[in-house]
Amino acid sequence: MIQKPATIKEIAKRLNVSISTVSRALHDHPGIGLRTKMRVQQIAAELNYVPNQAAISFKQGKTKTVGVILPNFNEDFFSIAITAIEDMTQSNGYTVLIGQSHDNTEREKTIVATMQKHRVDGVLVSLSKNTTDFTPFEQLMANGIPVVFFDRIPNQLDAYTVSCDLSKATEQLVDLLVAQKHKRIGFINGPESMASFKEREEGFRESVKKHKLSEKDITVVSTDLTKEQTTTAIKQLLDKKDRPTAVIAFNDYVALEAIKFTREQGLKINEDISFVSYANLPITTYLEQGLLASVEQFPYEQAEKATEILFTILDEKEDTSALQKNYVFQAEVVMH
Amino acid sequence: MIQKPATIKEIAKRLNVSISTVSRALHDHPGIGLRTKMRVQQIAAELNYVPNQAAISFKQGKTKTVGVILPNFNEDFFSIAITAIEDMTQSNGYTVLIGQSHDNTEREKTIVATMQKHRVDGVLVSLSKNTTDFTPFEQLMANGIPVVFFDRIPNQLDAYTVSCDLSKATEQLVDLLVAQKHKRIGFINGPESMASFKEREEGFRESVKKHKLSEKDITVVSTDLTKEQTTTAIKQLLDKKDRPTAVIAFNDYVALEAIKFTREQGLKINEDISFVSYANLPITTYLEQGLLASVEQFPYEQAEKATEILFTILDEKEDTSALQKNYVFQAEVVMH
DNA sequence: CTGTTAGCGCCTTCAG
DNA sequence: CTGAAGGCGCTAACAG
Repeated sequence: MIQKPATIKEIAKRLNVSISTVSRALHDHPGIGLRTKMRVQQIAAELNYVPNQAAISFKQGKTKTVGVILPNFNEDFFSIAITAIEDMTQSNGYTVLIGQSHDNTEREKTIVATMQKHRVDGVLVSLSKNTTDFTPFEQLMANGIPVVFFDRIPNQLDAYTVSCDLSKATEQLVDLLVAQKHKRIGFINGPESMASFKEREEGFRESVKKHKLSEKDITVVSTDLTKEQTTTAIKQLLDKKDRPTAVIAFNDYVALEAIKFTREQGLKINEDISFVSYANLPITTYLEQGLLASVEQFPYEQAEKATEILFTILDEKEDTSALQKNYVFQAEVVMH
Repeated sequence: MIQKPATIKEIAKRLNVSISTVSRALHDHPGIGLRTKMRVQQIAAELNYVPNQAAISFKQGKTKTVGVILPNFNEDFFSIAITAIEDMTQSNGYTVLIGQSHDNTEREKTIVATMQKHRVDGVLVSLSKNTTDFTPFEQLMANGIPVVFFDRIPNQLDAYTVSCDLSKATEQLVDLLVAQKHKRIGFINGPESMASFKEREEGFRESVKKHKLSEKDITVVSTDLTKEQTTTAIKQLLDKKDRPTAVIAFNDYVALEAIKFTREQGLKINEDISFVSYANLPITTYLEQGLLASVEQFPYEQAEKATEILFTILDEKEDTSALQKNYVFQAEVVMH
């Protein structure tokens, strides 16, 4: 038997009291007779009363809802991030409205519009890989909807950001390889549009200089993260006459693909050639001959911090002027 | 400069027309002067007008929002499912409100309550692994919020379900092993509370009978899906004096763990012992010595179908009486 | 073609 | 301690 959800009005009618009394009773308002309060709460329970958040949102101008815009949920890094966000919001009484851009700027725009329509109280974003126009987000902020970016953050926008710096960790990756007597090193970088491209590049260059590696022993190639280009990239490295004995891959997915290809060429992983990479996906630890190390980028922590910042902004009692605008984690090399 | 979002009222004031004119103009209502319509739409654009969904939801009693309750986003199967749901809802103008139960019945209840509060138009659920009390969901349905379960569906509830039958595929798994001359087979099943437990069990029994395998060559153990219990389970199998030469694992995560342990015992995968399992996670194909096969359970398709069913119910023009209540996919064995 | 108005459920100020 | 009433933004029925 389907019935419409109960309202305070109904409860009021049943008890012959006013709706304001009911409202107050349900909120443990001081100055309501204990007796009435009990009666109200009992009937509410009986009728299965659940306050209508849509009405409350409308009335209060707050939806108790946070928007999350990510490239793709179906990628460990981001699904871990979502988990973090949802864990945090759940305990703060907020709910999460999601949208995935699929690394498509147009879709990203549409999603922003949807969030705006729904009047989410704030938005957490990890940008699509080729977003360069930030006006949709500026629009949000102009309308009083705070935005916090994490991991894939905008390079030229005055906004709250949480990110993970890879340059130092990249240096350490090279240090590690050099310490293990590797001299010829290959490097598979990613799309230039991503902020982390430069961090990897710089860290790598820095360490190459530090260790006085010869330029001819260094090969840098790149991939747009598709399997095809990744295969092309690793092929380029393996085809060199002085093949590198170690490869730094853009991330674990790239590394897995590269390792697979390398194995298929009859080379022995960790004998003929070793791999290190970024992301530190749990899954990579199950390989028999896998990565020497991977760089932990703290998806959970980044997302958690971003959410925390958002809540500080939303919590109007807090003073946001003291809030640090750009929070940076340091990535860490994890040995496997 | 932060400003409050514009309302139709403001647009109306600017143009000295009534709010209903504005409302109609914005909705391309027939019978509004082309001139006025244009003027309204122009001002709306100028003021950056975005309709307040909270107000609309309140007024219409429809939130254009779908709730999704899953055990854990951070598990490939479910993150793929979310992707499917979000892809579908996005193109239908709906938004997704998420909640993860972390396989905890209490949290699941809380999430249901939140969804109810938010008056989502419908809910998609994959149950927590030990949910046996379905009253929260019955409550939802009683309040007119349709619920569609998928994959982890309730066993004793008259409700819309989409699932993937594993019994047939489990039989084929055994067929496959027998064809490869395996006689001693170990089977790691999961928690009994899950509907698929029985499907695996039955399929297995069926095939054991079919192939006339001797009972003493068959060993069935189980895990609650924690690493510890999985390790205990595989240990039990390996410790038998006539160790199985093939193992069917509850799913790929269990398999990965079991394979790792087995390797650490000095056994050679695919020589001393082979593994097959369920879920067919992309990741398992990167192992050098990995699974012989895995059972595809179609997370994307299941979630898509569930969403489709939900939309048919929500679309009141459709006749739901013709709707099939329990949709079943057949799982498929995929060779690796 | 356009304006007026009621009301969705709830909170909150103002009166008793 | 409790009641009455206004209003949040929007839609839709009714009236011009």
